[in-house]
Amino acid sequence: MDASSATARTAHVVAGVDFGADSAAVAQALIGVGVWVGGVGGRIVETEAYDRDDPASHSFAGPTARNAAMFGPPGRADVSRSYGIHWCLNFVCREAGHGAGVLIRALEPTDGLDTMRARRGVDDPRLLCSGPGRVGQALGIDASFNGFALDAPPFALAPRGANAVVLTGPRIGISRAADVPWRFGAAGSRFLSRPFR
DNA sequence: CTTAGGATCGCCT
DNA sequence: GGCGATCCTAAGC
Repeated sequence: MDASSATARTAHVVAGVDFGADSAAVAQALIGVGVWVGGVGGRIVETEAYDRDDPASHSFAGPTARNAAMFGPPGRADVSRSYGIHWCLNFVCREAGHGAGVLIRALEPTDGLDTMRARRGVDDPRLLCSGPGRVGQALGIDASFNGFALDAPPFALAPRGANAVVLTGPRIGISRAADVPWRFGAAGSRFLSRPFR
């Protein structure tokens, strides 16, 4: 690293994850990492990577008011609407202005289960955070969380413990670039939105 | 267990 | 005017 160079980037390391890296590497590194919002959360078991030159990404068409956080500095939150109804939580990657991120698709809930149940209206732990829309609802995410740093309240991240066994597969629910294997998941987890094969 | 349809909003062509 | 990084419910086999 060359700190005197104009192109040198800050490490942006949170919970052992270098958010300055490319989105696929970050998505893989996030499996097993703990995430909490206001004390409610758990262990990340499923992610998907998105990048600027990626027809499936919300950042593909360039910066807009809506995806501004995605083009901000890495290590922050980006919140987007899905199908006009759900809030999806992304973690920004690369460097400011690039427009890359990782979609948090599923958690294994460990803390604040009762809060999640109240927000989600279901009891089964497997249905609390198993899908991007469910994660957003269970954690109480909305557009006001755009641009929040991941290493400051209400957010908190914790490094993963033992090295997780990470599975890879095609991303879900998209029509463009559907063959790119940028979906990652914790092997054997019962909290995936859908199984890997 | 699989399939189908509706809800609902911002940005695109 | 159409579509999407989804979820839920209901109905059919």
